[in-house]
Amino acid sequence: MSSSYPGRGVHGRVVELLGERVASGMIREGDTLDLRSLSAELGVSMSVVRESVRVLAAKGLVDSRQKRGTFVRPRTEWNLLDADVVRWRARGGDTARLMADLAELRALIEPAAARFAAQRRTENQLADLDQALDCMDRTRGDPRAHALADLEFHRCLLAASGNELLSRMDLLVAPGLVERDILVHSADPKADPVPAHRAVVDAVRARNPDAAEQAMRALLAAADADLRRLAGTALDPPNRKDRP
Amino acid sequence: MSSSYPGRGVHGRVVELLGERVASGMIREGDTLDLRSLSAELGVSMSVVRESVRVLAAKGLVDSRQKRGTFVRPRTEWNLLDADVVRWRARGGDTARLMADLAELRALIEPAAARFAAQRRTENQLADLDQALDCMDRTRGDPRAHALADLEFHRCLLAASGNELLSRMDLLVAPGLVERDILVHSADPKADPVPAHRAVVDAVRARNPDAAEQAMRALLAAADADLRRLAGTALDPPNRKDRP
DNA sequence: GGCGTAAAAATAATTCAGATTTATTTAGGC
DNA sequence: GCCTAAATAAATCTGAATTATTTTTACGCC
Repeated sequence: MSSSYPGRGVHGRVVELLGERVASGMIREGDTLDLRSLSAELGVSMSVVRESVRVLAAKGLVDSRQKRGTFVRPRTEWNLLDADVVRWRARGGDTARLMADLAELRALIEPAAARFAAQRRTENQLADLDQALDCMDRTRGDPRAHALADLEFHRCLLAASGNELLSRMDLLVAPGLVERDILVHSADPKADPVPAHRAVVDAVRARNPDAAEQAMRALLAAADADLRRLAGTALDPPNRKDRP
Repeated sequence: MSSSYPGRGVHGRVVELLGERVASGMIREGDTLDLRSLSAELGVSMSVVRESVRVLAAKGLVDSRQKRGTFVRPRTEWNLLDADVVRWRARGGDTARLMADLAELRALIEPAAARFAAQRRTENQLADLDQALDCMDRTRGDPRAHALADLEFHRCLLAASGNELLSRMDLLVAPGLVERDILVHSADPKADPVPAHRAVVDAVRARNPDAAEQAMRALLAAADADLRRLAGTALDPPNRKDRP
């Protein structure tokens, strides 16, 4: 959905497939991909395989050197900030660490974005926030639509921060957000996240940076608490020592 | 240097060239790229052009649709968090806004990374930090080597944060850092940034999160002050209202 | 005559097949 | 130990066939 590769086309499917295989560890670091075998296995021509490999190379997942072949690069060189890479990892299994890292980043990014938004928001951006809030209000009862509205709200807030780079972090906040929304909404349909969101908008409207930052922290803390209550301690920060 | 495309090879050069043209605005949003003309203009075959376009598409810069052609996507859909895109933008001209956004992000990311590092660093990571510090100390006098050592220090710190996503933000801190280092060091060779860096390491060693965060803030503030002193108010946050 | 729907044409990317070139590693020769 | 040659796999090129989508055209209906 948020991919750069529309569903149509053979190339897109090959990229997705190879991306998942690499990100999931099914093809390990240093392993070489035999392009010819892949061409045969997937029933596509070399052109398609080559173009797909180029895309993976553009995201730092693989490298192609003459004579040595195409091999998986070490994890430390992957573009982990790429939306596709995040998605492939999420599908590939190691969601625990990924989600923990994403949550930490959100806790870092969003309060700051709220602060900036309170300082720099335009009238249009404020209107967008109001509209997203309305949409969240209206879609209560429809989990899927509500999750989309929630995401749109956070997107608008990041956009209002006036920092393009911060704004593009929406790709990183999205996965954690939708997971939370699905879980929480299915278990506790009466919960209403709108007031907490409205508090953020009110602070942004009043151009009060401290209040905006604080309201966003409260929102994230509440979301995190919901998650812990439902999923036990699954999202507790794991012991991170002794990582190579 | 930090690119995914080794200097060797025709493909890499075409990607660089097209990336710069798009990122610099030389080819504007919505404009279509005529692959056939490009093939003729650059003296390469369609295969190379197609594979290069795929890479740009992977970074969200362009989209290829049958019948309509290959066109530049709106800026809002570019992967601004991609190292190549950052580099192309930097070369393309709009450095003012880019550097301001990068600086804001650094001010957000690095103190948090220092805090996490103080909580979670391993002995090996601490040793890496010490080594980077030594290297900074030894390379005083050689601006280029010193800038590299400085960068390596910040990379080690991000790595010690124990958060892979945070760690990959090194791609974003690098451009601003080298610009600063070049400017400061050429104008004021006697300035010694090592003590400020050592303060961060000491706090990380002592596992004192508050001190680490504070030391990093101080470091960034000092760097920013240097920059302002030398470049006037060039990096003052511009008035960001009334952006569409 | 105006309008909406369905078939047909045009177009550019997409995919394919296979030959040629280039760079790099490994092995062999001086 | 250094230089040369063979082997290898990616890199590049060529040009044709295919596919999907837009635009146009034609037809029938109101």
